[in-house]
Amino acid sequence: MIKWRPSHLWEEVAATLRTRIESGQYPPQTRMPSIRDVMQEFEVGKNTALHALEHLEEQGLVVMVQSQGTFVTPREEWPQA
Amino acid sequence: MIKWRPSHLWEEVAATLRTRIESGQYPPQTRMPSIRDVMQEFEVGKNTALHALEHLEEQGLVVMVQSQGTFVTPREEWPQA
DNA sequence: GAGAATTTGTACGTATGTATG
DNA sequence: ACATACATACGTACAAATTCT
Repeated sequence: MIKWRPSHLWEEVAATLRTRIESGQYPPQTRMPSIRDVMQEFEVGKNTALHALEHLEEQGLVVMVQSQGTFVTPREEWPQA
Repeated sequence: MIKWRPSHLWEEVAATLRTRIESGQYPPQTRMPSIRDVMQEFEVGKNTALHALEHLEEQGLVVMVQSQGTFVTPREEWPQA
């Protein structure tokens, strides 16, 4: 059903979110858009939204807490940044 | 559809596979059971089988190679073991 | 405090892409 | 040409804890 894709959806989503974090649009300690929010804004499935957020978590930019949300990590803990 | 589960399926699957690796049942350099194999043996879905293998990869016990399979890491590279 | 909604996590199913054998 | 195998991507459902009304 999907024609042709130069890159990966979850990477694009993660890259966009990362830019917003680093630009201060999502300040540290605050809550990121939820999985559902990401699904709606980027029009992707849950797996893709989740994968993108998990990728940011692996990079240490955010922390996902069950039942609470995804929170931006304090700048001090960011990698190189 | 699922009643109640004390722990997590993917953890049980990963634990079982890990035991087999450490016991030498799956020797280093050789190919592990594929995702499909894991699905059939443990009677789990693809996501669960994949998640279990990815967990082993994060632990450094195996390496997943696209189109080839999942291979056991040499003992020297195992964590603590 | 009660109930509804939200949110992450787990789990299942399916289809397609890409590379290998 | 075909089967295999991992990777990506879609959808759905339920659980558990938290948050909001």
